[in-house]
Amino acid sequence: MLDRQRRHLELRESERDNVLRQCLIFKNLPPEKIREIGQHVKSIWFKKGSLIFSNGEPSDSLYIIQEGLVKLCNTSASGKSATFHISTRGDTLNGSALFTETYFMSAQAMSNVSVLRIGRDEFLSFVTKTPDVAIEIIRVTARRLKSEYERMIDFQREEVEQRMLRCLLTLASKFGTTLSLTREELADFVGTTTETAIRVMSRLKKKGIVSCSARKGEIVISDLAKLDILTRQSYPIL
Amino acid sequence: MLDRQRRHLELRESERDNVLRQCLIFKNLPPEKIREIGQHVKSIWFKKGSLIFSNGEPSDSLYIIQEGLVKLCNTSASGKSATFHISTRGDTLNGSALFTETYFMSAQAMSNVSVLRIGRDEFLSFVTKTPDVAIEIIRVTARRLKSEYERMIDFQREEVEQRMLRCLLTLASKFGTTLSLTREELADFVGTTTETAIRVMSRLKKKGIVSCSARKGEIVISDLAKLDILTRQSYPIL
DNA sequence: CGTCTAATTGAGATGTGTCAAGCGGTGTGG
DNA sequence: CCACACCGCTTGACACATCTCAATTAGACG
Repeated sequence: MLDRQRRHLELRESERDNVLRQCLIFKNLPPEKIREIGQHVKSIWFKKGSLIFSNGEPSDSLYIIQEGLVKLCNTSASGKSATFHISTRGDTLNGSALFTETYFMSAQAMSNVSVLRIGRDEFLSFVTKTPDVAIEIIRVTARRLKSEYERMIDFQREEVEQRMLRCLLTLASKFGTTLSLTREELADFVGTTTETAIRVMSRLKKKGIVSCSARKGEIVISDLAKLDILTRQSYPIL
Repeated sequence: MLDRQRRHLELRESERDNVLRQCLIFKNLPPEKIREIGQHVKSIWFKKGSLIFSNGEPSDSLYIIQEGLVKLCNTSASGKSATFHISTRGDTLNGSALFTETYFMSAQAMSNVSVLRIGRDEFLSFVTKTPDVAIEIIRVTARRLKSEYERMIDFQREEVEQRMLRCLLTLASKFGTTLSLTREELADFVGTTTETAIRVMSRLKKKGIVSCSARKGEIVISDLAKLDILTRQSYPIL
């Protein structure tokens, strides 16, 4: 009995360390460092639809997804919602907020979710005494910033169809060619309304890029290569 | 003669250190550390309109503005230009790009500009051996990310007038109530066309928020308080 | 005084948001 | 097992914000 319990515990610990190793900012750490930060980790469950934290709350924990999908989103001044990111296993949830007073987006569970939680102080002191991690955090944040600027210029200057193409490409590179999203969720991600998202998607269906599955809340990308080309093209050469 | 030269040199050095101290990521360093990084610095001039670097080039230098204005911008897939940021004394130019292969925006001198330049390798090795700076870089980058997300949701979900208000407020908090910008530059910053920018500005003029100066390329904010209120308002309480 | 560029204004085209209605699948309770 | 309600999806008509194109005016500068 005791033996079985111990084995169970070991399994949970190794699974926990696996998640930590998948997390970008811990990826290249030696095993003993992984175990060190692992000491401070607790595992928590959230059920589908619940909020893990809200925009503006004090950022007192680092969350890393162990299992499930989490939507990172926010609400505009006029009350419209927008999705910034959809996170999966190994992703931190607004990790940079730990270096800020408060979370600056909300995290909502899109499925039942299990996360690892590390207290703010434990995390910060670990970062402070582990320069490698600090450097890695800078790298990851810089890349994030880069891709957000790319997205921003799309929102400023491109039409919905172009944005849709790029969003689909982004999602496909993370989740593969079958996406479990409702049209509304997609619209929030692209920055448009449900209706327009639908209209654009049916245009793309005619062009043979996506094929609508019969099932609800599912999007299938049928021609990834074409999607890729259309997304990249269109720099008018001067 | 030698004496005068030496005094001149000392002046330049203390001026250089002053700029470094104004730079967010070096702000809290002890004087000897400032002097240490100062050793690796060279001062360079760029004339108005010239490109300091372009999007996509290898990021081989950290630039810090000593004097003048620099526009950080980029071009969308369909060839439209957008301004992300207008930088002044003490600001780094796309500093996070140093942790990435390439610059991810272009830097163009809006006036004659003098910058301090630090080689990539010198900067990175300084960061690596000075954990305080690394932490400070994380903080600064996290704040940047936060404000870019705020801007992004504006672009996704708000109309031009709302975006204009927020841009004016941002600019005013940095440059005061008199801005030296053409309508076109303003439009690029707000993410619209010159014509719409003009129309929106004349609406704001009627509301008494801005007052157009007779001179070209100048914008005067006459009622900062009102601007502030209008920008913050409009969260519909549920 | 003439030239050049920025600023302005107008008219028309168009992309997208809004509102309203209908369809189809899914789950629930009678 | 069927009827019903519910929710996501789809479509159409219309309104409206913004873009585009074109023409005019106003300042700055030599």
